Amino acid sequence: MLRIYNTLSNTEEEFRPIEEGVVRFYACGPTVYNYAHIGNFRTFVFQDLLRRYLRYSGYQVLHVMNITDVDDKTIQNARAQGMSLRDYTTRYTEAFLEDSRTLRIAPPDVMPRATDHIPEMVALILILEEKGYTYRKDGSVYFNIARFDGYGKLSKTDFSGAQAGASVDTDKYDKANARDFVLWKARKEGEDFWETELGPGRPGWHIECSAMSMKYLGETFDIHCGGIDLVFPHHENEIAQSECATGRPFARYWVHPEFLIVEGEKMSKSLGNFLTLRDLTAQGYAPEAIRYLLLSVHYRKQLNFTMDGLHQAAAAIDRLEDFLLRAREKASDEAPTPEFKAEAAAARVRFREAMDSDINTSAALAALFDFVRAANQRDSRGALTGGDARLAIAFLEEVDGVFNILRGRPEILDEEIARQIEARQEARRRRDFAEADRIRDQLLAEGIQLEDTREGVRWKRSAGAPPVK
RNA sequence: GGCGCCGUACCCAAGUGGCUAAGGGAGAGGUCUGCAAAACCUCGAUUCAGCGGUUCGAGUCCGCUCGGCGCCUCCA
Repeated sequence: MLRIYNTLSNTEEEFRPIEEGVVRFYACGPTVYNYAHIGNFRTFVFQDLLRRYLRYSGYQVLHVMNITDVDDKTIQNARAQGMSLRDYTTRYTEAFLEDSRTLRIAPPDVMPRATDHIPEMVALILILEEKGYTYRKDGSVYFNIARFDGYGKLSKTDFSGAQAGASVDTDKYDKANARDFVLWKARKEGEDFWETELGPGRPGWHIECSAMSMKYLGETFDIHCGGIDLVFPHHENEIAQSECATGRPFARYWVHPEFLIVEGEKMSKSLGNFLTLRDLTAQGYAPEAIRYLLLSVHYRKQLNFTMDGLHQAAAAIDRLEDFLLRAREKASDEAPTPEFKAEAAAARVRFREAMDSDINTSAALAALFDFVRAANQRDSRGALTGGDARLAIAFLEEVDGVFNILRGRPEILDEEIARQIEARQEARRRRDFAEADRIRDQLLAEGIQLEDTREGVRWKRSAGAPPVK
């Protein structure tokens, strides 16, 4: 059974969904004001992994991820580009989906946009208003945190004392208490707005997630996942709004992946280490390697993203790919040997135990690599049968259903390349090694790597990492 | 200033009280090869930033010190 760390309790808990066999999963998605960066994708790749592992574990998963398409940045950027908010955010939503595909992230089952749910948000605010949790000021509606006893339970912050009058934002909207947050922002000149029962304006940031998660998943659902930075204030505020509106618990398990830093430093535009996925793929880094690197470190640990790490990740994937390549040549329909079957079963147990302990990906991958080594050892002493090879492939593919880092079925060899390989073989038979080596080098330059084995020549695409500079 | 995380071999990284401290990368040696590359195998920390403490027993718990990072601003 899966045990997962719950920010609400600050402990690892056994995961038991509300409805047996079904997981209702809400993931905080991107604000579509620009291309998502590699740090954003750490979180999204983790969400994808979690969802895949839940499915692997036999759950039916209903995965909802919001698109935040209205906030200060989207409005500002759209205006700067002379575009409508809708057109602007659509462009970056599509870019986000394209990047997600590149990283082999499965699309969520439902992907609601905030601006398509204005009525739901207004309705929620009206309920809060009716129940006395809000106040109005200059056309805006605020949530009064003093009315909610549970405020601070997620971030473990005590707000009951004197209201820290000193610090805190001015936020352009006046609030009674500095920590009170806006549910509905009054219309401002030149900004997008909606004409609603609350008056003209636009939603505050937090209300969308409450409205949309509850619409698609119910008042109480199983998992709410988002970056660690969202714990406060975003998720704290979501809890306040939702629980005050419904009188019921909101999400049951709060899962927060840690931040990513780049080359040892916080990623920021001013440091010049701000990386988008597109920057990396443009430099020739393989998406699989990026995904592997993002997943290979435990999600609650800060991940230092480096170019060296990317090369190491590519090499690790190659180790698995190369094994698969050989196994596929060998695989047959015969039954696997009992010993090897036991080996695979043990590896599967290790893999599941690792993933069950708070998604320990490092340990899970170790189980996989140990299995590959065991298979290789067998092979090197001539004891890996065709059936064993087939079993090994099946196990790797099973695990890859969760990690999704392998390239899949081998490609068909280009006819021209096949002709050159044959020409090289002919040269080797003539013992014209100069010519053979010339062809081999030429193919390598084209990204085709040849290996001479006892059984003949084998080819593969050379490693996904870019050539060493 | 307040709060929190981290410091395990050359690099990345599991392990959170008890068999010989996972795994990957790099490196070295070997096998194979016409050769080189590739591939495969083997090797690799008497030791877990430092010091002190608790314990029969600590990388794992507690305290202090040093070092790195993050949050406290509508940042994943």
